[in-house]
Amino acid sequence: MTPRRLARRADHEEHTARGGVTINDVARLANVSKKTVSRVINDVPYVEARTRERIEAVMRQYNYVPEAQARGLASRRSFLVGMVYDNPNPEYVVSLQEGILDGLANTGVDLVARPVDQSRRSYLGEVRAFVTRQKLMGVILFPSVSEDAELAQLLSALDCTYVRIASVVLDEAPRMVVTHDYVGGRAAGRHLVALGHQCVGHISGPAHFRSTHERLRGFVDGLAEAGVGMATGHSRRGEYTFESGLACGRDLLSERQRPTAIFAGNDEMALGVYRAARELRVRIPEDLSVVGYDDSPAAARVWPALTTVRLPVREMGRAAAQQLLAPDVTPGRNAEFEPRLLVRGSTADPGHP
Amino acid sequence: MTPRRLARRADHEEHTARGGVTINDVARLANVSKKTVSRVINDVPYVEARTRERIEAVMRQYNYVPEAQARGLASRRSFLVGMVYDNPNPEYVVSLQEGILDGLANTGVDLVARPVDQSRRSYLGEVRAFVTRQKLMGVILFPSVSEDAELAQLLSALDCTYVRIASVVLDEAPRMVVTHDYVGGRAAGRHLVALGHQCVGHISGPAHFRSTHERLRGFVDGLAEAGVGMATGHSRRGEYTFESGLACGRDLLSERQRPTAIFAGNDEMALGVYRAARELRVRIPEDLSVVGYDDSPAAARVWPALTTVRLPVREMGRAAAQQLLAPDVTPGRNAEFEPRLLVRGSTADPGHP
DNA sequence: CTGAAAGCGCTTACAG
DNA sequence: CTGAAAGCGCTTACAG
Repeated sequence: MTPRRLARRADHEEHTARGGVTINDVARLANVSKKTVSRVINDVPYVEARTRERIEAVMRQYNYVPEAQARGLASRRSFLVGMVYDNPNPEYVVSLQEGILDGLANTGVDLVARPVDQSRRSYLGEVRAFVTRQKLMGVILFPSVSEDAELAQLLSALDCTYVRIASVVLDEAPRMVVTHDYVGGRAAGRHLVALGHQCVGHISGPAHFRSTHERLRGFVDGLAEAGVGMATGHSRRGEYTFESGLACGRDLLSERQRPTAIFAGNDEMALGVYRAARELRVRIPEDLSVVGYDDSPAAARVWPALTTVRLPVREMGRAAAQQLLAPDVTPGRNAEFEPRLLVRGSTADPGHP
Repeated sequence: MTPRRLARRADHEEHTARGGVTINDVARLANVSKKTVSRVINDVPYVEARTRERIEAVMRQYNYVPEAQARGLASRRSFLVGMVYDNPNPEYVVSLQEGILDGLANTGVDLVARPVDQSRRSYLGEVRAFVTRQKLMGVILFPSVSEDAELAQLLSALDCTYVRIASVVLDEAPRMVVTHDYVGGRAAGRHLVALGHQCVGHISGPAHFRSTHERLRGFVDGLAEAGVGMATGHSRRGEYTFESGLACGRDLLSERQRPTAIFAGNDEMALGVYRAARELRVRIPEDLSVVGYDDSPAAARVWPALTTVRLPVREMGRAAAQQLLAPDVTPGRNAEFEPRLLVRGSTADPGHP
């Protein structure tokens, strides 16, 4: 390292450590008032090009980064967005999180994570404290907290913008990202009847998820279009967990009239059905077709690969973030996402000997 | 709703919306100076019990929550911790995240998520901007960014506390959470030789992960204790992905001297081996034993259930957070975590006919 | 045990 | 196109 580089480095570090460069330093070094520096920070027009360049050069040279806390305090806002979730599916959470961060990229806004437990009665108070404490500029609600009307009301009262990600429209357009699980369920139903299945079963999620009902409703309609109905006793309530899928799968496969196909409300439960089928020596897809929902990584890794319904989760996250930052675009239109059926090896026609 | 309750509600909302109650309001209402309120907020002793109670009552009544931005600006710190990660495993990320939040619970400190891409040359600059902008009180580094010495150096220069989660000791004790992957690898090796395997294969992770080397080193030592060596050509470099596990699995199972057992560097790759075995009509565990690493959810769902090595990931996250908040505990001792071998259905003795 | 003054690093009106 | 003054909601020294 040459002496010059060493000197540079020392100079540089002196300003980065311990508090670092402030707007006052930049103003002094660029020979302007701090108000003008502020204009450059905030991309306000009407700063002479040469002045702007001079200021930007100083900022770059000293690695100046305006402090979010100070900006926020002065302007009565913040540069923080929150994600509030109680979703048990890690892949879903991470994908959504990544999508949100995509949407937040290069905006200087960062993302604060807040898992909650809706069953605790203090949960609304906790969210309130969280939002107030960090003065969040907005919050993105994942299913199923996104479906809580009380929470939405609280956020409105706190004057905190929010976007709800849910399977049905629950709010005004700028506050919604809709996933249309009905469509996904219907696609599953259509697929199975198209293969020729007449005797089908379903394992649903917990009752307090909207997606549970949407997926089932779509599925039933998809079957009905072809004149197929679901026998009473061929519908089971699961919990979106592997274990519940296993238990319900055992149940369904032990019925006197065994279904030739099962649509599980999510992939976790579908894999439970796989296990049940193996126990009972029921072959997939020869004796039983299985359809899941979510396209989790495991869906592609099991054998046979699971036919499932995919949601563009990451894109949904990005849309939610963009809507939060600019809620004023195209009023009246929701950010809508249609799921897509991925046909893989777990479904086949029932005529299979 | 009675008139009185309505009045309460209106009063209450007037103060929560639009900026809400400030320290000045509380001071006025409790008839003290704001400095005294500040003492209560910060749990400073030597406030008369009755004064304290009066202040706390007012705070509760008006839902007062001190603003992190203002506190941070005044005290030159912040109430934000960052997690910087480039780990491709969603379950790992979410579990660690949850653990960190466990450790942060009720401290008034929140967690900001920052995924990065080490391969981008701007990545250090991005982290610098992130840390400076939000004036983070500390940062938790996940593997493999945790292994980047340059990053650690940058954070030191920025005067930003950090904790590195890694499979080997890379830093002073208060800055480390160590997972001892060597021990996990050794357990896998011991298990296989104990079953009687003599001809074993290994699929490693990418070279730039420390865990890759630690797991392999431990595995080789575990075998060596029983006098078993790994044949040249029985070790493959994977990428911690399903596809690489599949490719390497095909390779290994096509060797003239086929291994009777394979230790994959993680579960994803182990599932790739499952697929390869199925293609080649190699039965697990009759013809081939497989051991993974991580205990991902899928490991318990596949058939046969995968023998794997589990790390207490959530506890690790909690430890990291606690160390960040109170680095001054028991100097000289690392937060250390030992992995545990979970024996399931994918391993058996090689004598199986 | 309690308080008055100054200041954290910015932005907001308001001028010019 | 640019700037001087005041203030955001707290805490930090410093007194008493």
